[in-house]
Amino acid sequence: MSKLRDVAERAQVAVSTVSAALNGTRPVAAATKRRIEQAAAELGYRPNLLARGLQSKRTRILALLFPAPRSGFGLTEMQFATGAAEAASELGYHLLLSPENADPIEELRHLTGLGLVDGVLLMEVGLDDERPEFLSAAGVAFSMIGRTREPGSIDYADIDFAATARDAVAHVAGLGHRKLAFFNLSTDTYAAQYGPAIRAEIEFAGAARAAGIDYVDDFRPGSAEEGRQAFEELVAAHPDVTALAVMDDHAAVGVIAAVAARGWRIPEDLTLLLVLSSARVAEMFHPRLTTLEPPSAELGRLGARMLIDRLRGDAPPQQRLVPCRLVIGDSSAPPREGRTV
Amino acid sequence: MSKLRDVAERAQVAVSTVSAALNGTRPVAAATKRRIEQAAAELGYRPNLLARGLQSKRTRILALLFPAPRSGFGLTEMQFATGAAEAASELGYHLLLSPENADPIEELRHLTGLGLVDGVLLMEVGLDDERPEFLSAAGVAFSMIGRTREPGSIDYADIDFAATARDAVAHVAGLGHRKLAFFNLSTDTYAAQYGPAIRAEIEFAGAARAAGIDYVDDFRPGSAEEGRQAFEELVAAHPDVTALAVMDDHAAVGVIAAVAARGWRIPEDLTLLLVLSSARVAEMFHPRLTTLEPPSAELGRLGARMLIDRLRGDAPPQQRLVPCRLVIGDSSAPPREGRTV
DNA sequence: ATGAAAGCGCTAACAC
DNA sequence: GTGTTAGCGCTTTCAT
Repeated sequence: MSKLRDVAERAQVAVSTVSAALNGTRPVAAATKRRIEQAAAELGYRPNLLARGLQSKRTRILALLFPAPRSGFGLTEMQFATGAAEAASELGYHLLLSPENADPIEELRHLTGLGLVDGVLLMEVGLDDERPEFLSAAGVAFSMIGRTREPGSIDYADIDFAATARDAVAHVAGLGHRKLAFFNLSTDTYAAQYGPAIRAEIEFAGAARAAGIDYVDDFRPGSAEEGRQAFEELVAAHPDVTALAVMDDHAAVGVIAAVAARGWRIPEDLTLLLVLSSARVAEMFHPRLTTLEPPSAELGRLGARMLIDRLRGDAPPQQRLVPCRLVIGDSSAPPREGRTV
Repeated sequence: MSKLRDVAERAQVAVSTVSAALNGTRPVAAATKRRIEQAAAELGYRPNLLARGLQSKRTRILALLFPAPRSGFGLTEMQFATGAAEAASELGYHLLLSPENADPIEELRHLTGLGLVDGVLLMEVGLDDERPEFLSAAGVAFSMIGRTREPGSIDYADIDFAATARDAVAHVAGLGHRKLAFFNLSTDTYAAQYGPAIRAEIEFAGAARAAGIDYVDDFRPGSAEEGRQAFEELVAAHPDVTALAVMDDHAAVGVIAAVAARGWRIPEDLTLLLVLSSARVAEMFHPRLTTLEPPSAELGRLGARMLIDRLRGDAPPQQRLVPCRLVIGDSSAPPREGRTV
């Protein structure tokens, strides 16, 4: 690989001039600059990132802290990663995929001590996550996909649950439904204070209230079987429910089976919405489900961009909320009068 | 961050001794070594990877070349990445997620010119992929997940299509089926010479022949609608088919709808297998489909390990084939006598 | 506007 | 077994 000195020799100038010309660090005569650029092109010169980083203390590498795949892990998480990698790449940065082990704080301490990364991108941020605090204290730049309970003035990109719930409720209310039920993520996930589970539950209740339609929640099925069961309980307790929003896609499988088992049909007898699941998953169902698709790639992109802005010292920390996209499928329709339980 | 010199001062030795003690590069007296280790621990010393890499020409960073998400992109690709990242991490390496743009070769030239990575991990390798050749010529270490038509003596980990097909055929033949049909990936994917599409088609035909059961292929539905259609055509032309293996999960959705539309049931009237789709996707179906689940994370792991072995100069290039795992669901059963078309 | 030279933190000869 | 020293390729003063 040719180096700065080779370019300097070929262009008949000093290395520092080449460095300046290529980085725009200081004024260089137009003619000189052209000579240098040509020499660099001819030699196929590529700056050595290690040497540059060693000197400048900036590697232009970002780390994406990747949690150990939990169940229910899927496209969404992957899209965070690819979105972030793309945005980083466009801005001249690289993305390191850093799997998180049992002790995330120790992992962070290790990773940031290496001098390898300029900043850290956190995903799967819990409401009481301790990582942000650690990073702040350590003086490491970071941004989050998701957010803690009280994120304060920190860079983050998260789903706009309020808008998402509003859109979902408006959709079913607009179809004429008067009573909506909500199935959250599994009990375990909810108990673990997983942000989306908590926030979606709050916002759906609020949106239903604001729209003036009846609302039931308190169901947290995490599997097909639990979904089936929850649906039976729901119908028994609230036979007048005509629309249902489900967070967990396995639970949705159970709901659909239960609906079919009682001879009901979707969407005639029940409007079914999948919340926070990708359209690709929704297409696996028959009929194709109406979905509130999370803007995963966009969040990944935003997270990376924010972090890079922070490193460049540009603006103050940003907080960005992006709503899910309502993708209307074949599972929503006006309620049918006189459905028999 | 404390550096080598700080440790040296605190332990009252020369920097080179510290380096040697910490890296085991040359013999160090036990007592000295202990002093050094203690000093390092007290200072929370972390080696600067950039400095080390600049000097040693080895960064212990691997790049995973990540193709632009095509449709049908999902869990599998993500598991390559996480598997590779985990394996790398366990062996003291880091994994850079490098999104590929329109010109993969140029991308590679750029990436490898930076001096940032020791080697490259290729995924989504096409039968006529030009990247391996480029990397070989450039003298860059690499390994592949998947393989070209004639990979030769190159490190790769791929699905064992022969074993997978054999297992699938054995499963349906064992249930008593006498005629199996095969739906490949979409026509486009097949035309693009996507390895799995080509190899699976060949091996299923071969396995059926070897097992002595009748076999039909030549269907390549890439969507639910195409799946429905293909199934209708299949039944019209081959009413005696009782088992079907499908590669594309959207096509499977169409097949299931078509089966239901004619009043048939799975598995009573048709045994349905999903090939190369994750068990998580198979669970989205009702009934839960029998699946041949690709060993994605394992392939990612193997790919990373092979590459690291290569970098360490240990063994000769390895070729590893891993069969899919047969996960038996509720969609396979013995054929029913006297099914009416 | 350009050049010379001093490191960034580490490894690896080479001496002793 | 341990110390001294010369770089790795780059950025960045400081001269000129």
